[in-house]
Amino acid sequence: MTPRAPEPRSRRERPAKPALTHETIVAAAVRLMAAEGLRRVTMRRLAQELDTGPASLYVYVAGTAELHAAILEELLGEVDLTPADGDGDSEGHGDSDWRDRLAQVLLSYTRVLFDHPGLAHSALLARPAGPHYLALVETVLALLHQGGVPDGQAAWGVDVLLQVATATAAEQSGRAGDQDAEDEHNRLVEALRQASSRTHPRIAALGGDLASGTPQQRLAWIFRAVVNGAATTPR
Amino acid sequence: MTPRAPEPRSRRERPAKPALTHETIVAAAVRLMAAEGLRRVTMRRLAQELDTGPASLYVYVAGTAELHAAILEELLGEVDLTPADGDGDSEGHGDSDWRDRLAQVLLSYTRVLFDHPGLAHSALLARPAGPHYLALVETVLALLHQGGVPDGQAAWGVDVLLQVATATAAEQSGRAGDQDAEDEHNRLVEALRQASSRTHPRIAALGGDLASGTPQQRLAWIFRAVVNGAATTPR
DNA sequence: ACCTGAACACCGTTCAAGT
DNA sequence: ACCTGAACACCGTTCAAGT
Repeated sequence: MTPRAPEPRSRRERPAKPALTHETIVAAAVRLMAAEGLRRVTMRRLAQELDTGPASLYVYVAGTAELHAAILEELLGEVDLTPADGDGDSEGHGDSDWRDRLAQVLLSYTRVLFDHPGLAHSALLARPAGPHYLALVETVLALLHQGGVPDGQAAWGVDVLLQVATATAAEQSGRAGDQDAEDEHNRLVEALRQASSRTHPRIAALGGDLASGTPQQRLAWIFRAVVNGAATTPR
Repeated sequence: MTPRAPEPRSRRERPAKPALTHETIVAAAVRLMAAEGLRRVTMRRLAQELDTGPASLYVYVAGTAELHAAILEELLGEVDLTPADGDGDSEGHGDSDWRDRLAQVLLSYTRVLFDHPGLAHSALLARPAGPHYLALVETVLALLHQGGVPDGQAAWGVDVLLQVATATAAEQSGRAGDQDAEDEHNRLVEALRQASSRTHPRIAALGGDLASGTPQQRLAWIFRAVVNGAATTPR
C-alpha cells in the first residue's frame, strides 16, 4: 500500500476527454445508460462523465427529452430486421409466413426495449425521427405490403403495432426488478380474482384467465390479433 | 392599502387543515392536480399544500408512484360507462352496435386521460387496482361478451384495448401545449415525407398517408381494428 | 463568439430525534 | 407510539460573466 504520486492527467486514465459535439455527447449517454441505466442519464450526471458542467451540454442538446430520444434512436440500431428478408435462420423453412417474420421483427424491437430498463418508457413519449426508426417503419410496412394489407390500413397499422409493442415492453420492463411495481401488479391480480360475481359478473366469469399466459404468449397473440385487425378493418 | 394585522390562524383562511390520512392526502393530490397539473403533484409540493413536511406523507403513502396511481384511480371515476347499458343518448337508435358502445366507453376513457395532462403518461406505468378501474374492465368485458367475442380472447383483448387507448392519449396529451414535442413530431412527419423511394420504397409509396387523419379518426379506426382482431384471432 | 461557474428553484426519501 | 425537522443526495435549466 505504498502511496503513489498521482499520475499526470496527460497519461489519461479515461478514454481521453472527447471534444463536445452532439455526437460525442450522445455516445457518452449511450455508454452511461449501458453502465447505469437510463434513470442515471441526467444532464448533470452526463456532464460529470464528460468532465464539464451541465450548462455546456445545452450548447449541443436541447434538453433531457431530446437526449433520451437520441439514445432511443441509437439503440434502435440493435433491432434485428433480417427476418424480414426471408429466412433469417438456418432451419430451412425459408418461406415462413410474413406474419411470423413480422412477429420476429417486432419481438426483436420489444427485446431491445426490454433489455434497457427505462428505454421503453422513454419510447412511449419520444418518437425519434432518425434512420434506425425509419428503417424499422419501412420494414414493418414492407411486411404488411407483402401480406397484402391495403395501403391505408398498413399506414395506420404500423403505428398501432409499434405502440402495442412499446407499451408491452414498458409494462414488463418497468416491473422487472422493481418490488413496488411487482406488488402493485399482484394487487391487481388479486382484485380481479376477488371480484364478486354479482357486481362484476364478467370478471368473475373469466377468473384467472385475465392474467393468464406468459408475457411471450400474450405478446405473440397481441401481434397476431392487431395484424389481423389492421388487415381486415377498412378505414 | 392600510396594513392589516394578520388574521389569527384559528379563523382558518384555508379549508381547514385536514387530518392526515391516505384519503385526505389523495383528495388534496387530486385538487392540486386539477389546479396545477400532475407534474406539480410531488411529495414536497403536496406536503406544502397540507401544511406539513414531506416526511409526514410517507406515513400514509408509499411514495410518488403509489400517489400517482391513486390519483389515476380517482379520476377514472369520471369515465362515462353509461353507453354500455344501451342507448346513452336521446337520438333514438337504442340498439346501436356493441362496437359503437364499446368505442364510446373507450373514447370517454381516452378523454379523461387527455383532459388531465400527465395522467395518461402515469397510466401507462401504473395499473390501479381500485373500484373505478375494475368497473371499467368489467364494462369492456361485458361489451365484448355481448358481441360474442370468445372468453379467452376477451380476457386478453381488454388489456390491449385499454393499452392502445392509454398510449394514444399519452401521445396526444404529451404533445399538446409542449412546443418541443410538437417540433419533434413535425420532424418525424418531415422525415417520412422526405424518405427516398430507393431506400424506403414503402414509406415513399404511402407518402403523407402515414400521418394522415385527425386523432379522432385514427383512434376510431384503431378501436375497430383491435376489436376485430381480438374477436377473430384464436389463442 | 463561444463556453461555463454559479445560482435558482426545485426533487424523493430516510432517519434520528423529538413529542 | 406516532410524527417530523433536517439532512442527504440528487434534479433541469438559465444567464451573467468570463475567456
